[in-house]
Amino acid sequence: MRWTNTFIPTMKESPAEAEIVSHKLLLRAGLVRKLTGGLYTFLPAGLRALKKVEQIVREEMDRAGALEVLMPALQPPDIWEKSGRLESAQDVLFHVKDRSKKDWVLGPTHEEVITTLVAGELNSYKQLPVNFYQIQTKFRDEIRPRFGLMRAKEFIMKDAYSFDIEDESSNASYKRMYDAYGRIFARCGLRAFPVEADTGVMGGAHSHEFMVPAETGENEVVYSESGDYAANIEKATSQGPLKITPQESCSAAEKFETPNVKTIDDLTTRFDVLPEQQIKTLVYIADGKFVLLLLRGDDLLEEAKLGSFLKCALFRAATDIEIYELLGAYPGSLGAVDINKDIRILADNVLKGASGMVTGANDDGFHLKNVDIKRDIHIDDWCDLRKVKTGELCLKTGEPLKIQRAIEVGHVFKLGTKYSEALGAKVLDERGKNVPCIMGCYGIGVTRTLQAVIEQCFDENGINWPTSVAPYQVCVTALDVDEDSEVMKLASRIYDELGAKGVDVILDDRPVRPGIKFKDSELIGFPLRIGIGKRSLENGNVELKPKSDEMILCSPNETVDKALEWLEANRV
RNA sequence: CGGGAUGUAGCGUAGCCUGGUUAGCGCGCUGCACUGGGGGUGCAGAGGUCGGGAGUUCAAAUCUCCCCAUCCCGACCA
Repeated sequence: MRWTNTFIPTMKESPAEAEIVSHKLLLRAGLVRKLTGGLYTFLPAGLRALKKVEQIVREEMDRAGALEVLMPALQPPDIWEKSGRLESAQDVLFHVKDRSKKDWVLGPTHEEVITTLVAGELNSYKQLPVNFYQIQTKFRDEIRPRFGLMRAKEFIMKDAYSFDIEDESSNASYKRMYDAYGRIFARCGLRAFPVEADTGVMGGAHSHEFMVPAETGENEVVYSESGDYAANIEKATSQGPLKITPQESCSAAEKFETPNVKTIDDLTTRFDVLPEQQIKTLVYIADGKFVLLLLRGDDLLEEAKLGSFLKCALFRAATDIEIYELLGAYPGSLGAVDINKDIRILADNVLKGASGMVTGANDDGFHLKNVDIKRDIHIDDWCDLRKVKTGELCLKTGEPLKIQRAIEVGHVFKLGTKYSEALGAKVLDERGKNVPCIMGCYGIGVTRTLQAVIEQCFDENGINWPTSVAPYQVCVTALDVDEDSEVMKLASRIYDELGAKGVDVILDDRPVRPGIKFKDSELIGFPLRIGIGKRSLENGNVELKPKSDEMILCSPNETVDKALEWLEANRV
């Protein structure tokens, strides 16, 4: 491609809307343009990079034995009704109406569609295992689209669905995808690593997320230095807090006045009650019923753990007014001692055996001290609700845990039979018995992966594309664009020869000053620039300038070979 | 959904508080000249519903109200 025949609108300054470096570079390098919040147009160079990521994904999925299909984005709501997700996924579902006012949904993912397909087409265990995948546009009504392609209303995802007759082969299908994901991200030049993850609204038993470490990521990953443990913070566990919960025997609980105390911190500073000596009481509504959650004062609730324990996707914190109507007090003075109502009470494991604790008295401006959790509170269930903190010790290895922000680029789930049962994806097994398929599902955010590459690979001048996903691997920068000049003749020849060798190459034939060409090629981030100008040519030299390495000089005739050599040595 | 901030040319912004010429500047864009290996210089241009609507006023980018959009934070406070 000649630069003058394509469209790469680079910018010197970045639009104010872009906050993170990858978003700025996407815009500045002329790869995408925003239509409106969460919706982007891919421009020619951006589309090339996107297609390269897609192609890597496709090759590795094919290699892992998955079969490519393409399913509709527009879907009938009744299959969502059947799976139960019309309700549980309501927050992200886009609805549209047709001319007869019938309701449709735009697919945020395709479990329902693929399971319906399998229900209709597969009847025998002999047809299993099978894994279908597609690369398709998904629609999600995000609360807050942000960071360009990272969290968009519409995005491209690779989704795969495996169907197996029994657990063992289902695990093998899972493993095959897990391994394929490692190869995919490596080929994209990404440092991504798998972590144990919560399954969320997808349901299912077991899952891993593939994470790219980045301070701008929306997830937090808990890991041990040795790498033997890594989990999403939504799921992560530890040996417990570093400060010990008081467990000495104590006298009867006693009410005391705490005017205007609203927070854990107030109690600590004004009444000298350490946070680890307090019981924090939260009120949630899950499936329409109140639940009280007890945590130690210095702990935070991890909502995903609550959802996972209750097996409930729809829950929320109660409002102050709901809480007042329930307990007769506002947040700040809540407690679970002597509750005479039929409310389920969950307590975090850390509170086991706690005594001498302080908690709200359900009377504004009053708290209770000397609370013994076993003696004074009726706990329905003990469970893990707290968010792990940095420095706590790993259950598995005993090492201090660290926390790192990360971008989730892939997620693999063991789904079990949730969808196959709901949508009738059953086959006859060896004994002639009708059994639901055991499913797995496997997603990769393709557009997000593309941006994650940029977020991880850049310098002060622009993007540092890995050769595998760069829009063009090589930019031939001609510093004299007169078609009859020696410089341009040589540039054209090298460009043609590289193209003939299958290299993605662009010829910068713009009649602009050299500085602009150099800056642009570094901003867009072509891995290798071949600079051809009169000045170096007079000395018999052509310049090979890898984006992130020192310049190499060579003679015009060896340029193509040297470039091929460099590309080979820098294959990802 | 709650809170905060911001909307002025394609992009980045000044002006707004304290109402009053023709709304200024940088980048980009067009033309010409010079220049010609790191976003060059000069001259001449084009480009603005000052987010939208309503109001106050002799007069509104500027003050008031409503709406819209964008960005940030939060939705974990007990």
